[in-house]
Amino acid sequence: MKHIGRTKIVQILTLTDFGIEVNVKGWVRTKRGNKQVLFIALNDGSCIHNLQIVVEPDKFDEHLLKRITTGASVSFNGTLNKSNGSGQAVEILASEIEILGDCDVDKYPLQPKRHSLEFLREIAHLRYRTNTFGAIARIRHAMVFAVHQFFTQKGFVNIHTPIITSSDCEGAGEMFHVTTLDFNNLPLTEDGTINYNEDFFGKQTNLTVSGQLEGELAAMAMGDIYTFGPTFRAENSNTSRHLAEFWMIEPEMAFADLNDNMDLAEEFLKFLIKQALIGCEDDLLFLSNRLKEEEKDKKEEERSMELIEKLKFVHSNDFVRLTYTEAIAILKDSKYNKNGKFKYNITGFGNDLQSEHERFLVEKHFKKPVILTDYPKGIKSFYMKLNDDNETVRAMDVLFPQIGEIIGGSQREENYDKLVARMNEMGIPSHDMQWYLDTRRFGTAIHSGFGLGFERLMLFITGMSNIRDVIPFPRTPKNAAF
RNA sequence: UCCUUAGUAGCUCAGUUGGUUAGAGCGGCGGACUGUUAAUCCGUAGGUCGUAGGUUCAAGUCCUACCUGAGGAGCCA
Repeated sequence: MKHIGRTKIVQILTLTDFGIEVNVKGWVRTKRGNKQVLFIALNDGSCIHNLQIVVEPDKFDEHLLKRITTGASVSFNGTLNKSNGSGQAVEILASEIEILGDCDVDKYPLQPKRHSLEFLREIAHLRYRTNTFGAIARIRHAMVFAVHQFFTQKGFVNIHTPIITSSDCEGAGEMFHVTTLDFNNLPLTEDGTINYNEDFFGKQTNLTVSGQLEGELAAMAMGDIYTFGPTFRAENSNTSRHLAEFWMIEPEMAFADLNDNMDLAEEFLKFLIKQALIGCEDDLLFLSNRLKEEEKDKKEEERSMELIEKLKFVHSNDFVRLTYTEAIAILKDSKYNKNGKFKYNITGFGNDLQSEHERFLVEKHFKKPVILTDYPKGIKSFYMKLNDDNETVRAMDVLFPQIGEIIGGSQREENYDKLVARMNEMGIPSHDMQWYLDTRRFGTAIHSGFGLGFERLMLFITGMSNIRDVIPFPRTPKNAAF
């Protein structure tokens, strides 16, 4: 086969200098045709679109053409032609064909037909080869890039916080233990408990559930920082919006209060949405059509807003900001509450908000994203700044339609004595956390930050409904395949 | 973890009050067709009905347990 440098399909589709010789490599999606002409739809992952390869069967060995099956990887040399068909502008008339990797159609699970997302989840190692998961992968990359772009433009410093941590009081759920001890021969202390002095780090260690505490340390020197790393929660959560391993973005700003925090969160989310709209048009359009197809049997009122329209709407409208106390008042006075439509009735201050309440506020009452602030101290973490009322803390949750809590954050308690008092109140061992308390001991300053669940952002951007479909290899209870 | 629901061909599903030999569409394979777009048309192969027990003359269908998926709840990002 004559050597011609490979051109990616995304590039080929923009070319207009017909007649030139090109080489393309990719995976076959479909093959159809007759004795006179064959059409091959080729995809190389560079974009959602396939390239049409035209093959004149009499010019090639019959056995070679037989090996061009769905899933096979193939290299084509050929001329760039203006397409006669209506589905595409350009196509390649093949002059040379090389099969790079055969694909046994009897064993290859992907067929040239629609597959359910549940089935594709079982073959997650191959699902990138579908339009849907290819689109999601490209959008995910665009969003990763946009996160770094946003913070870089604003002068934030990226901090790599530890993945293995010895603190067990980050207040964010069950942790995975990290150890090199032999489970069949555990070293014990005199009183029969496990002797962690003999473990790798000489103490009990876990996978991180949040980079926030270390992020605060960095912010108290660098000013504005952000983390973007893997996060692990050993909760037995089986829902469409929880993962045991997920990616979280946690900015932390010195000299910033809760209003600055809310401003940053809103600006950040809108920037990400804008970048998706600008850079991922084709993929979003594909996902939008996929969603429409999926919902076509639903009743009008049950259908979700068209994907791109939804992104534009959130981008161009201010988020509603209100306090927990105001939210409770709205919920308490709502017809829903009075007619007993909530499973959990709202009676007044102190009620924890359930999913149904958050959803009511976002999807029914305001019909746009809502930032709830100033929750009762009893239902929030120890490090959140206590308000003067001594009852509420400067917490904020950003609530999105369908997804619920996409961001959780707060202004931090910067006063040493108040922080220690809160830790004692909530049973957090402050003597193990002197490193954290030192920031309040030496040159303390007000500061604020939040955590954005990256996969929850991906749910919103892609319109997918299960979080297991927006991360390549989902880790959930009883599932760590691939 | 709890509640609800489902598991039948490679995939998506139908299968009536328990009753003879378990069906369809798509996909595969074979054939037809001079430009197709998830091509079309004709033909064809393909099944331990999630697993293990139980009830019954008889179980895909009823009962029990377990496994797995989905939706919802809690926890949260």
